[in-house]
Amino acid sequence: MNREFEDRCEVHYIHEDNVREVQTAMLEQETILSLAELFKTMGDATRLKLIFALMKKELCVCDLAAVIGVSESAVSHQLRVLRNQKLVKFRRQGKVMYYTLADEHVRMLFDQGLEHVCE
Amino acid sequence: MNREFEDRCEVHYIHEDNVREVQTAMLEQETILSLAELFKTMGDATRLKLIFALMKKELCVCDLAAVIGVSESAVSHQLRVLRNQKLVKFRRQGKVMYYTLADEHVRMLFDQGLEHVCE
DNA sequence: GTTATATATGAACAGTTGTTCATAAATAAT
DNA sequence: ATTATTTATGAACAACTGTTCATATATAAC
Repeated sequence: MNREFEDRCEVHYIHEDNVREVQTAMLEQETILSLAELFKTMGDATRLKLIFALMKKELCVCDLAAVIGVSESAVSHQLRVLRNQKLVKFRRQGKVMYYTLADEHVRMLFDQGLEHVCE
Repeated sequence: MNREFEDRCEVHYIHEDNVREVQTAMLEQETILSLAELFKTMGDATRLKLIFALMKKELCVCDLAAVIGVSESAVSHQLRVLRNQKLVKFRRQGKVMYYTLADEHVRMLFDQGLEHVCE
């Protein structure tokens, strides 16, 4: 009769109470997806180097490319990703774009991650 | 004569002092890679749901599959990824494997990320 | 206007990732 | 030992990601 239920009944919940409790608390799919995007954005060596560099100083695309040793095009592409996730902000001065960290959350995430890794 | 220098000279450092300063402070490649792996691991909706679930309760593979609505095989694969990054730990009780968060770092990273996303 | 410079973007390609399905391993019960 | 159950693993495949290269845009200097 009810397909959803038929499917459900084949699942064997070992601790049904726990399952329901956690399911109820579970975050919205949308929230989870945003969070995944955030961590995914930080899950790349090039972007982490960019973030680290911007934790130290405001820098232009040119400088960033020199610091981490990749092409300016690659840097520009990755800066866009960081911008989309609001991890960095920028200002234009003439032809030059200066980037900085968007806020202290980014720094805290970075440092917190570093602590986990360095244990 | 010196190829490395030839290449170097084509790079146009706009703020050479800043570049050198940040370059000096830059983390080891190995450290950056470990950090990238950590964030990459957290950069997936399924794994974030697993982490969230384990933030609430100790759960077995079976329960986790039911909570987040994916196959037990998929859960098992992802739990291995989380285990490799030391984000979860587990104990065996008979046939059943019970998973929990490895430590409070994970929770703090998750919450810190959530704060950034929810702004 | 033209030219030069700094940055951004689009397409393409190799490399990586997450799921599914089939199968294996580990334990428990008979 | 055989069978059932829970979890883990390997192979395979589609989907996604990051770089490169070529090109476009934006500003400045002339």
